[in-house]
Parts: sequence; structure tokens; C-alpha cells
Amino acid sequence: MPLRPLDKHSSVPLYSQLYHRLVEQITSGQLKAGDRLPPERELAEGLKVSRITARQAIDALVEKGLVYREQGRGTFVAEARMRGLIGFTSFSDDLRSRGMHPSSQVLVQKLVTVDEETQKVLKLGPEEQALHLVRVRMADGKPVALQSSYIPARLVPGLEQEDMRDQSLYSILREKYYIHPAWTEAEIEATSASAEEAQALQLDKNAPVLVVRGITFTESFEVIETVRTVYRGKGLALYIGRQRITTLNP
Amino acid sequence: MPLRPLDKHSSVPLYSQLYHRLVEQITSGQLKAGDRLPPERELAEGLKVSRITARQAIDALVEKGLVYREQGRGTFVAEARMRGLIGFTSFSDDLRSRGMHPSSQVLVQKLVTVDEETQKVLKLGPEEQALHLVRVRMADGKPVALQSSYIPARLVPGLEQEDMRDQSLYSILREKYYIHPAWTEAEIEATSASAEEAQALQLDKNAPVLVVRGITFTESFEVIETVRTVYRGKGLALYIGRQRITTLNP
DNA sequence: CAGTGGTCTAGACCACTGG
DNA sequence: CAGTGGTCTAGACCACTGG
Repeated sequence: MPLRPLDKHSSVPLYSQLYHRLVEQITSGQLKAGDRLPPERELAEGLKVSRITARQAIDALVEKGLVYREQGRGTFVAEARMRGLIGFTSFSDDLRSRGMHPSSQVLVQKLVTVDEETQKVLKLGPEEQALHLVRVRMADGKPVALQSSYIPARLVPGLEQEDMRDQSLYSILREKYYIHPAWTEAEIEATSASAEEAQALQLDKNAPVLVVRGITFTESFEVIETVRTVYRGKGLALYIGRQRITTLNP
Repeated sequence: MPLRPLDKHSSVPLYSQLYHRLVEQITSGQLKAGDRLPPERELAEGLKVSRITARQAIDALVEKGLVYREQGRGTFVAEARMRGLIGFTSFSDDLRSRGMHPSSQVLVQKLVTVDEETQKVLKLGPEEQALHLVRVRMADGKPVALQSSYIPARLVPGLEQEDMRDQSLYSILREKYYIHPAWTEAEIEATSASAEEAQALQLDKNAPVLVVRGITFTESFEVIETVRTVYRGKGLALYIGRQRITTLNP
């Protein structure tokens, strides 16, 4: 199945165009698990790009874990079950990828002055405000998590008036504010639900819950958000996705 | 601070040599947070490599989140607090990076025939055995997790006789069996400790615990291990490290 | 404007795989 | 052996930054 020619005059880089073509072929099933990708030289020649450009596209697929290379043999499509998104995705994206419908009940959505600790983490000036967002996150209408976020107000003017019930925060950040969350740093703890948490999540008091505390950053490590999420326990497994195991010695 | 010349005749690729030089400069503090790296062209010229080779080294630093690029400005060292290892690390590495001493009490370490489910996940033949490993993981001598792993016996001949008390499983896999864990797929759930778990972790029965179920793979997605870890809750936050937030549209 | 990273080319030689 | 990915070069032009 030959690929359509790439658009040489597009502002989208050639390697990026090729990357998306290949992602499409893999996710649509035209390229199946275990299939060999066309050799780099063939791909390059067929699309009239240099081999380095073709490799750059494949590098990105490898980094996402969609394919893997074997020297001397070729590049192969990873198994379907291993093709989930790597790393953290937004709550909404995660649910949708499992075929469920995400929604939110907004409890708090207003500009506030934050405590010293949060001020420091968000790198706010002494007078600067943050948008405080508290949402009960629901899957197919059932409450599964209680989420509290702080975002520097200067990054998101007007967000306090946005309807957040059916939209992902990340998609609003990307589409309306051109802010692209790229990194998160998080820690997870198991604990017992407080009275308020139990009520919001319709749990018994002291039921086990999962608390995730995180900070979200842009590619250049500007802080976008601090977030604390309380997930209901028992029966709700948080998918941590496919992760690279890392050492500093590759 | 000029870098020492690279070894052109080494079997270690030039980009990898340069990558490690730069990691060293960053972790040792010679390059501090916010510092600009030498421009790619300067780095290349100084070390007598092509700019593409220098870029390849920097690409790896960017992927690990040690540095970030800003077009037109330069490449900068990420903030210290943001420099933790990305993604999952082994239990032992994680503890050591926090300045604690990891050890294990081995409860089970023997070859077994596994149930059908595990057989399928590990891709074992009908007669094939797996090494079953159950360990109480300790931090500075205090039990923090109960971990049960299954590893295909064919991958690790003789591992049932290894002393696992003070060694990381991953380091044994790498050094003795040349098996390099590269990916993990995991899910996390909060629940209450069973009687056995409570006893092993010195907790009250029904205390909240964190259960992590995972599968470990090589770079080419061969299954190395299935693992279930029960972490004590309350007071022990599991650091999930710095993660890339991912979508398939970069 | 000079300096930076971002993209791209045409070509080379190597190491490894499998027939 | 032919075919594959792995590494590397010398060079080019672009877009963006900040003085």
C-alpha cells in the first residue's frame, strides 16, 4: 500500500507529515501488529525525501512505542495491546480511549489568592492570582474523582467564565490559550477518604482512595498547573499507561 | 569549560559519548539549571563532529528532560527539581535516588507452573515454567511493599539460586542475563490490605494500600515479567517521576 | 543584523540478520 | 550474499530571537 505523496510546500515538516501518515496506518489497522514497515530507504525513495527525514519520522514512532527496530531485520509494528498512549494523558482522553464518556461537575471556578506554598510552586508574584478549579470528574455519569487545580491567572484570562462541564482542561489550554502541557511530575498515595471526599465521590467514610498530586509543565518547564486528584479506590484501576523505564545510561 | 576530545575509535558511538559527557556536566553541577549549553555548531566544531551528531546527543537530553531547546535562543539546562528520572525506575534505584537504603526479604524464590492467565501474558509454552519471586521490599530496614513477580524461567536460568536480598532484580537482569527492561505497562488501584498483606507490611488489617500491577518488556516488547506490588499507604507517596504528557499529535 | 535551533539533502561506511 | 537498521559527514536554507 503506497503512501500518498507528501506536501513539499506545507509548513508542516516532511518528517511530521510522514509520522502522521504512519500513525494513521497503524491505528487504522492497515499496518497490523508484527508487520514490517517499509525499509527506510524504500520509504524515503517512494516519498522523495532523504533517508534521514524518513528516519526522523520513525524515531518518533519508536519513542511513542508504536514500532520497534531490530538491526538487520527491520522495523516492526508493536502489538496492539502495547500500543496504548505512553505516559500521562488527560482524564478525558483516558476515558475516551476506553470508550467511556467523560464529564465534570464544576464545584469551584474562580480567581483566588493562594497560599504561600502554591504561590511558590506556580511562581506567582505577590499580588498575582490563580484560577482555582474544583471538579467532580465523572465516567458515564458516575463520579470517579475529585480534582482541585490551580492555574496562574495570567496564563488563562477569561477561563473563569468557560463552560468546563464537557470540555477537557487540556484541550481548552491548547486550543484557546496555545498552552501545550508537555510534562507532569506526580506522586501517588493511598489513603482514606475524608468526609467531604467521601460525600463528593459517594463513598463510605474512610473508604480507600488514591490521591495523585501533580505539577504540569510546558516543554520548557514553565509551570501550568498544580493539581490534586482523589480517585475512588476498589474497582477503579488507574491506568498508568506504557512507560519507558529509564536510567541515565541508555 | 571545554569538553575533552571524543574517542573516534571507540565502539561507543560519538553521539553517545557526547551525551554522557553532557549528562555528567549537568549532574555534577558544572552546568547549572538555566545555563545555556554551547550552541550546536560550537559543540560540533570543538569536538570535531558534525552538527547532526551533536544534535543527536542533545536530542537524547531533551527526551530525558534534562535540557530544553528554545528556537533562536539556545538550549538550556532544566531546573534541578525537574531533573528526576523520567518514568518508572526500579524500586531500588528509586530509593537510592532519595538517599535511602533498599533491601529485600525473600519469601518465595522458586520455579513454578503458573495459571493460565499468567501463562498467556508471559507467552509460556504448555510445559514451560516461570520463576516466582515474592519479596518484602524495605527502605532503611522498614517494610514498605510486598512484591510478587513471575519471570519466564528460560530467560533467567539459575536465578532461583541468586541472593536477591541486596540486589535489584533489574540490575541482575541487565548484568547477568543481558536483558534490558525498557517498557512497563501498569495500573494502580487503592484498596484495603488483606490479612497476609497487613502482616507482611506491619499494618492494621483493612489499612489503605496501593496495588500496582505491571508487565515489563524489552525494547522490542518481549515480556520479561509480570509483577504485582502492594505498597503501604498513608505517609508513603509513590513518586511517579517526571512524565511526558502524550498525545499522538505532537 | 548575527546567532540560534529546525529542517532537509545526498551520500558514505558499519554491524547485524537470514537465506 | 543482499538487505536491513546504526552512525556519521559537510553542507544548505529556514524561522525565530534579541540587540
